[in-house]
Amino acid sequence: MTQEMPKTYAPQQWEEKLYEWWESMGFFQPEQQIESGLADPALPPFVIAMPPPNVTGALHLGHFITSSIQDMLIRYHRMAGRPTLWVPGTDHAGIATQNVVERKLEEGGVTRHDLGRERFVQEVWDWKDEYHGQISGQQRRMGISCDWSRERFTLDDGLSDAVLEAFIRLYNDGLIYRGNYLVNWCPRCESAISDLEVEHEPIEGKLYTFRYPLRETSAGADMAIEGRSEAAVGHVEVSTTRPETILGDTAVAVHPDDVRYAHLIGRTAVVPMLEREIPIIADEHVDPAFGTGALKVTPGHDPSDYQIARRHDLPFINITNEDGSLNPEAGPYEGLDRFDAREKLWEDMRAAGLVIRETAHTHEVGHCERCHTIVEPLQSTQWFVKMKPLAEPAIDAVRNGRIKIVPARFEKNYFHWMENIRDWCISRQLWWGHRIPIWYGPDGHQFAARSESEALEQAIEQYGETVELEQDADVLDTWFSSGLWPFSTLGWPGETDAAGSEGQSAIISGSAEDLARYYPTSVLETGYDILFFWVARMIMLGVHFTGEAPFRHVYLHGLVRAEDGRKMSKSLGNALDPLDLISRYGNDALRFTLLTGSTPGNDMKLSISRIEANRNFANKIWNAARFVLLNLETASDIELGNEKERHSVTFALPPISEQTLADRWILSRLNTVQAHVTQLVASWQLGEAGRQLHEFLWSEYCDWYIEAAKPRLYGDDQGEAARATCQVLAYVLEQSLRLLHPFMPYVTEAIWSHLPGVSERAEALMTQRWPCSLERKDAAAEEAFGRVQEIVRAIRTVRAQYNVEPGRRIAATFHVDSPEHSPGQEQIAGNESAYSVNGSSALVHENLELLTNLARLDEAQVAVEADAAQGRAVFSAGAADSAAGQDGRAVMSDSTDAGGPAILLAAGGITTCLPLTGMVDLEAERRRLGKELADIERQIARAEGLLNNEKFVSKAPERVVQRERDKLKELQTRQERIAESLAQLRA
RNA sequence: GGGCGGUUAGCUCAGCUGGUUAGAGCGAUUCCCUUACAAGGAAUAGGCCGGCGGUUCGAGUCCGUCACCGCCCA
Repeated sequence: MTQEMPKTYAPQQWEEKLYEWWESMGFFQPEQQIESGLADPALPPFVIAMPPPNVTGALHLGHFITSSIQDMLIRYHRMAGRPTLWVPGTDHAGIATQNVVERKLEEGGVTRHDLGRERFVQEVWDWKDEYHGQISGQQRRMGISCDWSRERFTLDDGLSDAVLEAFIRLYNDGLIYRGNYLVNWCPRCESAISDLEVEHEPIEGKLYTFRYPLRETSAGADMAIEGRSEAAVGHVEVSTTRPETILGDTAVAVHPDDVRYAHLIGRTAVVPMLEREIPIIADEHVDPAFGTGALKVTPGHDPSDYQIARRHDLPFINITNEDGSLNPEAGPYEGLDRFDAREKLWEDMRAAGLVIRETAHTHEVGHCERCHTIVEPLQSTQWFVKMKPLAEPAIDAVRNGRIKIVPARFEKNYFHWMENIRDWCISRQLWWGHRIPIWYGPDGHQFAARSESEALEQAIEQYGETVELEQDADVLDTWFSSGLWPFSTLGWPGETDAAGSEGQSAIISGSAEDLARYYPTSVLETGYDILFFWVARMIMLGVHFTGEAPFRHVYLHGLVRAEDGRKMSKSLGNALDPLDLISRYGNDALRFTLLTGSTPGNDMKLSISRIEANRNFANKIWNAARFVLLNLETASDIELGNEKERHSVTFALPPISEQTLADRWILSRLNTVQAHVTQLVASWQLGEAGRQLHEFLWSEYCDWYIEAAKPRLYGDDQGEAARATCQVLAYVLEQSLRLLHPFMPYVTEAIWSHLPGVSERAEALMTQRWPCSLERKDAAAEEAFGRVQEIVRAIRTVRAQYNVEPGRRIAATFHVDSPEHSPGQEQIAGNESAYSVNGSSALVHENLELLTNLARLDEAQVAVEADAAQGRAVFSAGAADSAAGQDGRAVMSDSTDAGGPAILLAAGGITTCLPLTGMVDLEAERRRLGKELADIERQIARAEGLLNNEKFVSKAPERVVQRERDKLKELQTRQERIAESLAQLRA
C-alpha cells in the first residue's frame, strides 16, 4: 500500500510479476503448502492431472478454458486448506506432431524418408524442444498455479517406462493381440488410425449405377422369365459410390426375400474389365430399398462387405497400396491413384456399354482427423487392444458412482460407447511415438520385452541360441500413453515393477511416493469432445492397472466458439488468440468470462463485449479498493484480526453496538454470499458462483455500501463512526478478495498487496484461507436495509422522471406509523447480532442521514411525521418554512403555496412525500400512480386467488402460504396509500 | 437409424430437488464528468420463457408430443 494506486487497473503491470513471485515462492507445491501451515496434511489432497496440451504449436482458447476452470478449483481447494497438487505436462501427440514436422520439411523439399527414421525423429525432438518452451511460457501467462517441478512429457523416461509396462502387462494378459483385419487407413499419413480418429462428413458425390454382367449358363434360356427386362437376364444392375472398388469385388449380394433377384442367387457374375468370376449370394443385411437392391461386395475395402464376406466365406482382395494407389490386383489400373482409377474404370465401362447412369448422391465419408484425407478401409496387420474385458470394470466405476461425470447426462454417452466398444487399433505406421516393445524372431515368434537385451534373453530361452531379432517398426497410438496419464505422471509403476530389469529403460524417474499420496486424483477436467478418446481410456486403463478409478469426478466443459457460433479455427480465420486477449483485456477478464460464460457441457460463444465487461469489473473492484484505501490511510489504527494465523490475517470489525444498519446489512450479505459460493463450487456451479460474487461486489458493496459509507466518513461526527465504517469497508473488501481470488487471481492479489498491515503479516492472498461461515446472517438487517433501498429507489425514480438535476437537494417528508418508537437499536435477547427495526419510525429516524444522502435530500427540509395514515398534513408538511432555502429556487419557487401538490411514494412500508411544488405534473402523476395501482391490484388479485383457493392453503407448505399472506397484507397497505394519494390528486 | 443438447429481453446467456412481481451483461432511451471508478453513476423501456397437450393448489422448471437449430454415435 506504499505506492499509490493508479486510477485504472493495468493488468499488464501486474500479471507476469505476480506469477513469477507466486511460482518462486513455491506456492504451487503441496510440500510448501504443508510446510507453511496452509495445508493440513491430514486432509485428503486435492489433485488434478492436467490434460497435457499437444506439443504441436500454440495454445488456443480451449486450453485457456480448461486452465481457468482447473486453476479456479485448485486455488479454491488450496485456500480451503487441502494439500493441493496440479501436475502439468505435454503430450507428444504422435500423428499430429509428425505431420506438422513433415509439413515443415516439405517446405524444404525433404520427406521423412529422405532423412530416415533416426534423423527424422531427432528433427521432431528439436521441434518439441522449441515448442515446449513456448507452450510452458504461454501456460504461465495463463496464470496456472500448477506444480512445475512435477512437469511431465509423454515421451520422457518415466512415462515411457509406464507405457512399456502397460503394454507388456496387457500383452501377457492376452489383452493385446496382433492380427490382419480391415482397418481405417489414411493414405496420406500412410498409417492405420482408430475408429475414433475417423471423422464422418457428408460429401456430395455420385451414385454410379451399372450392369454387372452375368456369365451365361446352359440353362440361360430357361431363365428368361416373363415380365423381366432383357437386360436383367444378362446383367444385374448394381449401384456404388466407389466404382474403383469393383476391381476388388468378390460377390454380388441380394436380399434373400427380394423376388426381383431370387432367380439370380447361385449364379455367377463377371467383374468388369478383369473377367474375374464371382458368385451371386443372398444376405439378409442387403437393403433392398437402397439403389437397385443388389449390392456389390468388396470385403477388402468396406466394413459391412467385410462382415458379409465373413459370413459367406468369401475371399478378400486388397486392391490398394498404402499410399492409395492401386496394386497389381487392379490389373490394368495398377499404379493409378484410387480416384483416378475411379474415373478411368468408369469410362472404360461406359465404352463397354455397362454404364446405366450417374446421379448426384450425398453420403457420409470418413476422413482422417489429422489431415482430412479420405480414409480407405484396408486390410492390414495391426496391433489391437481387446476392449470388452477392460470396458466392463470401467462401466461399473461410473455406474456405481465411484466416478461422477459432470454434467451427468454425459454418463449416458459414456455407457453407450463403452457398451458397444470395439477393439482398439493401437499401432501406427509412424516414427514419432513409443515404439511397440515387440521383437520378432526368425520364425516370427513375438517377444514382448522392456528392452532389446531383455528380448534377446527371452529369445535364447526360446531357441536355445542367440538369434537375430527385429523390433516391430510401428509406434503406439498417442492416446495409449495419454490413457496412463493420471498415474504415469505420479510415478507408476514405481520401483517395484520395473526395477527387476536391467538396461536404460529400467530407470524410473517418477517416485512411487507421489503415487501413494496423490492417487487417485480428484477431478479430471476437460472438453466433452475427448470423453471417448481420452477419459474413457484413462478410466479403463486406470482401473485395470491400479485397481482404482483414476479420478472421482469428471468435469466436462463445452467448446469455445467464435462469436458467430462457428468453431474457431485457423482456416476460418475466426480464431481468437488467448494470449492476445489476455494482453488486451487482462487475464482476469478473459478468465472470468470463460468461467461465467457457460454451464458444464454446453458450448459458449465468446463475445468481446463480455470480456470488456469483465475487464470493467476488475477495474471496478480496483477502484472500490482505491476508495477504501484512501480512507484507511486517514483513519488511524485499523486493527488486524487473527494475527497469529498467517493465513487468516484480516481487518477487525467494530463491536456490534457500533455497527449501523448498513454495516450489518453488508456483513450479512457477505456471509450469505460466502455460503452460496462455497456451496455452488462444491456442486460444480462455477459460473453461478462467479456471477453471485459479481453481483455482490458491484451491485451491493459498491453501489450501496460504499455510497452509504460516504456520509459517515465525511460527516461532521468523524471519529468513531468513520473508524467503524472504515473497518467494515476494509473487512468486507478483504474477505471478498478471498472469495473472488480463484475467479480473478491477479487483480485480487494486486489489490491485496496494497492492503495496509495485511500484506506485511501474510505471504499472499493466494495462500490465505477461504473464508469460513461466520454465521453473521442478519435477516432483520437485510429486510430493513431492503426497505431503505426501496425508499431511495422510489425517490430517485421520481427525481429522474421530473428531471430534477442530480445535484439538487430536495425536501421530503417521511410519514411513519409509530410515534412511540424512539430511535435506537433494539436488541433481542440471546442473539446480539440480531437487530430489529421495529416499525417504520425507528427505521427512518436511524437512517435519516443515509436516506438524505442516497436520495439527495436537503437535510434542512427533511421531516419525519408520525402519521402513516397521511391525512391532509402530508400536503402541508412537504413545503415547510425552510422550503425556499439553499438552491431550491427553481423547484420551490412557489413554496409559499404550502398546500400545493406533492408527490406521494408508497415504498419501503412508509409514505414519502416529495413537495416538488411547481413541477408536479398532475396528469403525469395520476398516470404514474394509476399504473402503479393497477400493477399492485394485479398482484393482489393473484395473491387473493391463491389464498382463497382452499387446495392451495391446505396443500402448499405453510411457509409458502404464510409468505403469500404477508405479501398480500403489504400489498393491501400500499394499495390503500396509493389510492388515497390518487384521491387527493383528483380532489 | 439411435442418442443428446438448445429454443427465455434487440444480441449473448443465467435461472439445480416446482413456490415472491423471470434475472445479468451488452445494446437502446433520458439525465449526470457528484472528491473510488466515464472501463463510471442514476433512471427507463423491452419477455403469453418455441407450439400444443398433460401432471399439480401452483410449471420457465416435471411428463408427453411436434417444429426448428446444433452435436455425438452407427
